[in-house]
Amino acid sequence: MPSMATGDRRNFNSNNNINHPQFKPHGDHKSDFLSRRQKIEQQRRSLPIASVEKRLVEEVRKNDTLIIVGETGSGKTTQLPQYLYNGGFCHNGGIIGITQPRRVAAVTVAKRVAEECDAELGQKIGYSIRFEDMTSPSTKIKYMTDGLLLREALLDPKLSRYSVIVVDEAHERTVQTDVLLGLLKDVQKNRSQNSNEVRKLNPLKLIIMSASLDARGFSEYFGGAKAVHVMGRQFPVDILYTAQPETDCLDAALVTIFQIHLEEGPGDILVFLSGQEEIESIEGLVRENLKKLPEANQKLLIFPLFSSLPSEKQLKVFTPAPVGFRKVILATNIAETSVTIPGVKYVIDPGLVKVRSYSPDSGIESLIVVKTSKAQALQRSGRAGREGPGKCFRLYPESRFEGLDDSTVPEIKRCNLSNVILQLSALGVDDIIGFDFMEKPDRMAVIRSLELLYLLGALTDEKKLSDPIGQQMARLPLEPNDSKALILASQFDCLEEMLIVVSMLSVESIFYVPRDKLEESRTVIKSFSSPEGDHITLVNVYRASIEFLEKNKTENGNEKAEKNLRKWCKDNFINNRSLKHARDIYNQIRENVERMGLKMSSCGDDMLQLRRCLAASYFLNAALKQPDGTYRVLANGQIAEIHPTSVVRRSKPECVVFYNLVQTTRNYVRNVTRIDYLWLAELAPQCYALKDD
DNA sequence: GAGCACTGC
Repeated sequence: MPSMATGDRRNFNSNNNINHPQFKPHGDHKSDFLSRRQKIEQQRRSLPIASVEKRLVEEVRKNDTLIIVGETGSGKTTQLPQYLYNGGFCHNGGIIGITQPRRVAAVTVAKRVAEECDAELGQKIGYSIRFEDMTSPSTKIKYMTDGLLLREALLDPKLSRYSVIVVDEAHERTVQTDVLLGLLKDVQKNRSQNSNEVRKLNPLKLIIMSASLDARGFSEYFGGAKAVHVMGRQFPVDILYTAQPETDCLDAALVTIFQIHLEEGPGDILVFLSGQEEIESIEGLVRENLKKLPEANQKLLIFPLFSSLPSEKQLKVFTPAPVGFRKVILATNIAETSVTIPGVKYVIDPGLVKVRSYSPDSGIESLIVVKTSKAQALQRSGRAGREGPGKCFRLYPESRFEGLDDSTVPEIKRCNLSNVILQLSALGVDDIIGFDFMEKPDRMAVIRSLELLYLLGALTDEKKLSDPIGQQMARLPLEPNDSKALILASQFDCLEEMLIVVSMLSVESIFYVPRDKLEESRTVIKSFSSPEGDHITLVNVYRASIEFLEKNKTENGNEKAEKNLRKWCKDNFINNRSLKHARDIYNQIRENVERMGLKMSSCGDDMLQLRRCLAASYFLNAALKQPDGTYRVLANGQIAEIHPTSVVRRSKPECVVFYNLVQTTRNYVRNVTRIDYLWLAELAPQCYALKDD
């Protein structure tokens, strides 16, 4: 362990070539005397994008597709839609849609723009995200998630309500963005060709906004579309590199934290780490070393931040440090784009990130730590320059930066594609291999996903969407296998229970156990567990929470009941946020299946029905115990163990179905339920026909 | 007997 007290330190080389553009700070003290409206107007006019308003509107008028490259702080997301509205792009009754990869962004930006326009949110300016529609017939500027626009396209394939669609943050290249880009390209072509339709549609104006410096990829994809650059506004960030490569990243991060704390001026420190485990161990180390310092130097507050952290703990990072104190935030990638923490002046970037990888051959998902891309390193360092000049300490030599990939591999090249294919089939795209993706997904991954959809009955022999199964599956906002499970559940008379199962499985980690309460948690969690498996255990948790909530509502009213539920969750080591999310999903899906005409039914406590239905639905995830106690996945021969958190880990049933297979230190199947081997041949003959001996 | 970046419908 490093001995902080003895002055272990790192030498950093500064290089200002890779600096951010320098601009003057935008604080204006005169504005204290102005009204809020005047202030807003003044801020709007001072944005870098304001000087090119006329030109941008003109370019959109002249070009059906335009690429806008705008760096952080340019104001493109809030201003451009307003310019277009004022420029008359809604005159023919069409509306302006702006897509965002994240829900919070859609909501906060819409609120801001409504304020700027002095409009009530949901009227002229609105937003629409899953579970929440804040739009009305009078909405002209609509912010939404890109996933939601894809869903809308299922109902209105020409997106006829829209005169302009702006795809924001396109450089992030999420699966949804990539699918959307392909779809929009198609829609645009169709809308300008089909002039003989009864109601002629105006051509669709398309604007792709990206923060990456490389607009060429987008421009080429859209047939040489014009690209314009808009200045950003960021404070300068000094980039510093270590002189030598680091062998131990955690140690280097630790040393750098203290180096900044002891030698640099006021300002909080943001450290990018790969995951919860790393964060928790470095948290301990910082605390330990802090105690060794003279008391005057101990004024450092530590805040962990990762997505599965309960929200009340997450919110703590936003409280400013008391005078004389410095905050150090130990965060995952969540702090890269999703969460912006005020007060950060120093960023420590070890240059690593944990990413999901997916092997189409084995169907195994794993999380691996890889080097960041250049774009990602730039994004991270930018977090130091939001409120004033900052410094970014990269824990690797400058020569290594040059060797990094320019940008992160688009998600579509490293994920399971069955949902993408199902959605596109529902949009009438039958030839997935030939679909004009900006970046083609792996051919093998496409074939595997087609096979899966075929085995689930969603696709016909001709690779067309089947009716009604495929149609119904495409309408549900779930993974294809989960949608199929619901459709079958209505035949197995356990739809109610399966709704709970898929809702609970759709959210991240229902249980949250702090490190120091491991023992205590075991007995508590055990009270929910079913010997038959994890699926039924999840049903028990959900039912218990609903029962608690309903009982409390009648006794104490809604508000008090929600508060009591939070306490109940804490006592039972359940993540309240995840449970709430599961409840939202449950309600949404329930409405969906009812509207689809599926027969609502409950098996009560007859969980045999539910287990049979699980076998019939997740037959590709069936595994058989081997003599050595490991399990063999019947469909592909993969060997795995039951995850230690599973309730059937000890009882080791002969035959199981599982929800997912993940690779960590070993191959593990998670969310496992005991089934009867003979059910497979009976319920999934397309896969497990019995041999005629 | 282990440990799961982040989104989205």
